[in-house]
Amino acid sequence: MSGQPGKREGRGLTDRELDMMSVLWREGSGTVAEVREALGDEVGYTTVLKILQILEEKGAVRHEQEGRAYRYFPLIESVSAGGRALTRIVNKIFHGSAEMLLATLVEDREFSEEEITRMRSILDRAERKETPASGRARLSETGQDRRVPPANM
Amino acid sequence: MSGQPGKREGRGLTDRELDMMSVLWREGSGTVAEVREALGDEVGYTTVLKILQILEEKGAVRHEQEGRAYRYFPLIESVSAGGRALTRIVNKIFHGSAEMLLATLVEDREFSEEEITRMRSILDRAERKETPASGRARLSETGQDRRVPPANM
DNA sequence: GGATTGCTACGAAGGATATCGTTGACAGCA
DNA sequence: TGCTGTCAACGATATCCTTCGTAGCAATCC
Repeated sequence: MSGQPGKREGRGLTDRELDMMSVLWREGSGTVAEVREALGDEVGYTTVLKILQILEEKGAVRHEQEGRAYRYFPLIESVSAGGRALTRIVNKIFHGSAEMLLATLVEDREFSEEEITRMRSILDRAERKETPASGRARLSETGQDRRVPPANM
Repeated sequence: MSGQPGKREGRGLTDRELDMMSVLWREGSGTVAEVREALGDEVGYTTVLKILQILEEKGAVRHEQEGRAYRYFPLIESVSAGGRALTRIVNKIFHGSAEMLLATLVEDREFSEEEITRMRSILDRAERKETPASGRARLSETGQDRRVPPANM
């Protein structure tokens, strides 16, 4: 068994794995040594390699030969991983309220006017995008969607 | 010797632990049986108890005797846990861009006009608040370090 | 009083995560 | 040809998470 998605698939990304993915998303790709350096050389070479191999098992990255080394490429989009993580947080911590999440976000950090302007336009776009208008029941009570589909994170 | 923070402190909340905290945040408090029921009785009684005990070790909850049972209360705020989780996601997945996070959020779900209006007013409030001169603390160095364990995921 | 019931406490099993040490392959070079 | 440095693969280890089984304890019920 080489590239087959093993049992590790569908298990979500752990903390360290996210560190590695973060580098790959930012840089586009990376060899073991490059990823390790991007992390500040704070973890051993073999540790980085191991985790990249696990990520490959999970189907989150793939690799290509490059000279004598492997170059790893992300397979899942950061937005997709982010969406799942956000859904999780909204449901479990903010009781399904995206507003509360936004409030917490702007509470914790300070934004420039430009940033706020851009965020407003994001909301504008969402508004124009055909709101269902009819049913209002949304994620107000989505507090617990326990164990439905795997895709947890 | 009651609230003695053990070695488990400062380790972040795991998936299952968040399930329990979610219930406590929503309901305000809960006994083992109540929490278990809120989770749909899908986990064993002793499992719920064990995790609540771990949460107590981590300083995330406390308990009071109530009749013959313990009633557990959350010690950390959901907003505090959420803020940390959000910071983590913004940094690792969205390259520090809160806008990208917001865009992903509104992409994944659909909002009513009222919700969007309220989210806009959250931005308005943030804009008016403007930082008091001098340096802008970039990330979550908000100084409110009230000995609360991080809630990463 | 003895049995039952509803708790908490203890600890162990099984699996996953995170970190390395070691090994073997291989290319470049003296 | 033999040494050296880089790299992936394999395996070991320590720690954690999650889940229970079982024991002990107090109140309640016949």
